[in-house]
This record gives sequence, structure tokens and C-alpha cells, in this order.
Amino acid sequence: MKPETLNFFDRVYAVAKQIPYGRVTSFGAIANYLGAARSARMVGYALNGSVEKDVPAHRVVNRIGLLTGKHHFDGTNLMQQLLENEGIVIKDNQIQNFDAVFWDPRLEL
DNA sequence: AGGTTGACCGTGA
DNA sequence: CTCACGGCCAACC
Repeated sequence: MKPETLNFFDRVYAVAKQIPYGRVTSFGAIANYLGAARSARMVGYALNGSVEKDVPAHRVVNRIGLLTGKHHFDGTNLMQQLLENEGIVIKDNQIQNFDAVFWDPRLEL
């Protein structure tokens, strides 16, 4: 597979798959790691089909730890259930202790 | 080939 | 501190 074939979407999938268990990251962090900090919107756009890409998109939220994409999931509270299952506390679609569970690929990778 | 959209982010009032 | 607007980039129609 040539790298040229890998679109932005594929790169996002690759990073999202590297998200550790019980950790979450933001679109901007992923975009920043990919070198496209201004393309944070594309990150979410890519994750739109990540559910079928074996990518834990439920670990990806916006910069404030808000489950903005839960509306895109199969169920309504499915995303929240998955996160809570990993030990992450969520209240009103917002991750508590976001700074503690935050995982920055730019720093970790 | 062009216009519109989008799971965002940052700054301003 | 909270609400609102603009910008930016890539994919989709």
C-alpha cells in the first residue's frame, strides 16, 4: 500500500486506533499530530465512518470533552456507555476529569 | 470544476 | 464569565 493512497481519513483512523484504553483525545490534538491543526473538522468528518473501521471513535471528543459526536452513533447514549465502561466519568454528555483522561498523541507519540 | 458541508478551534464583545 | 461569529481545510454532491 503506497502512502499516497492514504487519505486524511486513513491517517485519522491510524491515530484513533492508537488511543489507549480508558483515555480520550480531542479532534484538535489528532489534527495537530497529523500536521493539520486547522483541519480539526475533517477529523470528526473522518470518524463518521470510523465505527465500521474498527476505530474507537467514542474515545474522541472535542477540546472541552463534550460528546459532540454521540449523535452520530448508532444509539443515543451508546458513546457514553462505552466511555463509562472504560472508567471514564461522564455527566451531561461531558467528560469529568477530562484533563486526567486526556491523551495527546503529540506528546505520547 | 465549483459550491456546500462539517463529531472544530480560537478570538472578540 | 457566557454568548456569538469567523476561519480553515479536505471530502462530498
